[in-house]
Amino acid sequence: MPSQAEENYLKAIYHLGKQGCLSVNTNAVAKKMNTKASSVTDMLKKLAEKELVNYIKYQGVCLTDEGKRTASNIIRKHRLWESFLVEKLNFSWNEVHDVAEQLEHIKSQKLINELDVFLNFPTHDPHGDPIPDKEGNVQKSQKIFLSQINPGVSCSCAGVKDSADNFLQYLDKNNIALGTNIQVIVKEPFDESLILKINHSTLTISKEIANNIYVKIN
Amino acid sequence: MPSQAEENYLKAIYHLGKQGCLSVNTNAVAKKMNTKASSVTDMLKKLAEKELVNYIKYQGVCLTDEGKRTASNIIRKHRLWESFLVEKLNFSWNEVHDVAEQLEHIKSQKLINELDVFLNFPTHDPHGDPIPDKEGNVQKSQKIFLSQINPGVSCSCAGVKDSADNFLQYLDKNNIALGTNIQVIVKEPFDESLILKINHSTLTISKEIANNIYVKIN
DNA sequence: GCCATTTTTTAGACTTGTCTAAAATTATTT
DNA sequence: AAATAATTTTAGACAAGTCTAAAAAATGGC
Repeated sequence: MPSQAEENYLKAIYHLGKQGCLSVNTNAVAKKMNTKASSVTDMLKKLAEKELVNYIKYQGVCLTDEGKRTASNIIRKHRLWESFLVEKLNFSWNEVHDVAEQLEHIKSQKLINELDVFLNFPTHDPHGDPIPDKEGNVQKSQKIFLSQINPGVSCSCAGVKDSADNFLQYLDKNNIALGTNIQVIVKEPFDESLILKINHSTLTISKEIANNIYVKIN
Repeated sequence: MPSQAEENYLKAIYHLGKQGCLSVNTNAVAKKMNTKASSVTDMLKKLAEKELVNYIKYQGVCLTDEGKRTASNIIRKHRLWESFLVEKLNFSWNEVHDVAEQLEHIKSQKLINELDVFLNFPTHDPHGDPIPDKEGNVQKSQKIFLSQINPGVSCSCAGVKDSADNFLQYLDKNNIALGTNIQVIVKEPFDESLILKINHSTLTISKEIANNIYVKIN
């Protein structure tokens, strides 16, 4: 059973290693973990010993299947706890991270299974990130309304509900097209209007507009 | 901020140190913590350094006020988490201990406050042990019906509801008097009858009887 | 293809919490 | 009150995880 430190390294490598094997380098891990490169090297040796990563000196590192399973399980726990904190304990989405960092290391299969049941099998955490299932599979993100996206979450335009002419013209005027990257900066509690960042410029839209745009979470 | 190991030692000393100062000895702590006496000595020195315990070589140890506050806060967290696991996540009362041992070390004041709210300010955990409040005060246990006691919990007879003659005779015959120590061994799910242990002998009583006896949790 | 720079690894040290074995202290027995 | 037993402490060692400083390897410029 991996230690807390080992789990954190696996998680960091998981998040960094989107493309191909050995693609993650020591310095990147050190930066993400707020440690020194020498500490990372030590840990990579240990993780390689345990066959949780493939590691070649000076070349790079990536997760093995076993390492991937372990990492996605930690991320699953992290995101389920975040959901719990927001939905049941009145945390706001920006308060949950530090606590979830601690809770994700609690060891109990039953605990996490029951939490999943209790929350009614959520698919995304409060930041909009997908929650891996028990087997470590991350659900392909599906279309939801832009109005449902929380601040801080980045997504891309996937369609519209009502394709009235003047609405499409509005989108065009504001440089929103299929696939356009949209980041929600602020959600105004009063009227649920959104401040968006689109290609480095800012745009404010009403709830009505947001309710007409489908997006996929990145 | 005390480490996890330090917290566990404080908790052990708290549980052992019911009577007077310096009353707890090294071996007792070692036994409770499943460590060696030498490890305990090392830790006591460190805790004394931090003014969490009063410790005199070869004499014994006890908690300072600060140590007491810290310990009861950990116990508060432990028991709130146990309540959560049983009430919300379908754990049974004998499955919760190991998980709560982990959860009690999570550091977040908001978390534990909100958990308290979410559980509607419980006063006792699923084992019947009292939950200390934020200031570390343990509520004097009050009279409840024997029928409300969970298996594993030990209590003492505090009175009866209906003091009909034949009921009091029944109690007398079965050696139950005011102050008699009663431990609930089994609660039969079917009819809620109880198997009790009273002075080393066993007694089975019906739900009706249990509903007529007031007890205080020890 | 060589030199300078950056990245990565090694070597040695430190901290926390644990252990074993031996020494010191306290308690018990006769 | 001395001897034996039990408890407690000290001394030294070890594992995990981190660090600094120096060495080794890779990268990039020209």
